[in-house]
Amino acid sequence: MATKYSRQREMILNNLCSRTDHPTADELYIDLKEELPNLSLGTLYRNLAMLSENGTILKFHCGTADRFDGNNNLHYHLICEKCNRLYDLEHAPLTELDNMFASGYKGKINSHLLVFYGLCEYCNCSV
Amino acid sequence: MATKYSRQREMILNNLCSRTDHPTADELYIDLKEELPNLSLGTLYRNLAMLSENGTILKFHCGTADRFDGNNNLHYHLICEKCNRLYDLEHAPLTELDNMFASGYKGKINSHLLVFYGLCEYCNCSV
DNA sequence: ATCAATAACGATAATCGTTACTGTTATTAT
DNA sequence: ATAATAACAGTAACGATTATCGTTATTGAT
Repeated sequence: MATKYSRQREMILNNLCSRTDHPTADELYIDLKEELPNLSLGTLYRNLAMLSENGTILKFHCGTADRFDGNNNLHYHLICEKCNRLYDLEHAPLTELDNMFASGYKGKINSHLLVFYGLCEYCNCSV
Repeated sequence: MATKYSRQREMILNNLCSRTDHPTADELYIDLKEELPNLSLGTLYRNLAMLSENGTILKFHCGTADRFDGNNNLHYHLICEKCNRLYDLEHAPLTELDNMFASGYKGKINSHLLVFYGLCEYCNCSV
């Protein structure tokens, strides 16, 4: 069960953390193929699952595919309803939301996901 | 392009609106088969897409499948990290969120999705 | 009421993102 | 070095959803 180091996992994480475009697995794969020509798509998915499960990265479902974010600090996103891309929003985290909703609730609240829908600045200008 | 009435669509909507368990397409299908033995899964998906696109119902992606909600009034949900079910939370809608995030943003914000993660009241008690 | 136009249907095949399997390779502790 | 096994590459399988296609049902006009 002990996790072993792998060069592939390190390079996947490095690549994801060096970009801010929240790529899909496939978009990451195309880019990583240049540095790791033998990389298998299964390896990529396996590592993205591992990294998001242990909280190192974030995973979002947009449109048909999942998108990944190497920045796991609490922040919010906008999904553009036109181009389906995922963008960061500049806003302080609303840490109080979890407590607000937890009061009076019999279950347990660990975290929240806040996603806005609309048009990104590029699509908004080209309507 | 004009929408025509269909008995199937009416019964799909009635069934969904009469329950509060946010079923997947497949769960709806199993139930609807009793009243509409000839219902095709394609018809169900086609109508769920039409109804969610025109805002009559809501669609959420949880786990591997989409879940649907016949109550389209703004309200929030909890996804249980143990049983993967989707529950309604009792809390007034935060209509101010869209405006809060829209100020200073160059794109356009139409709506938001706020989902909490944690344990539902049943799983929380049986830990 | 009949008829033409076409939205919607049922049945089924195809799509595609993701996961599982299998034999091989690389990491790690002894 | 060596043994144990996590992780790999390659590929097959899976499953939710979508597309296709010939047929049926709704609708508006005659």
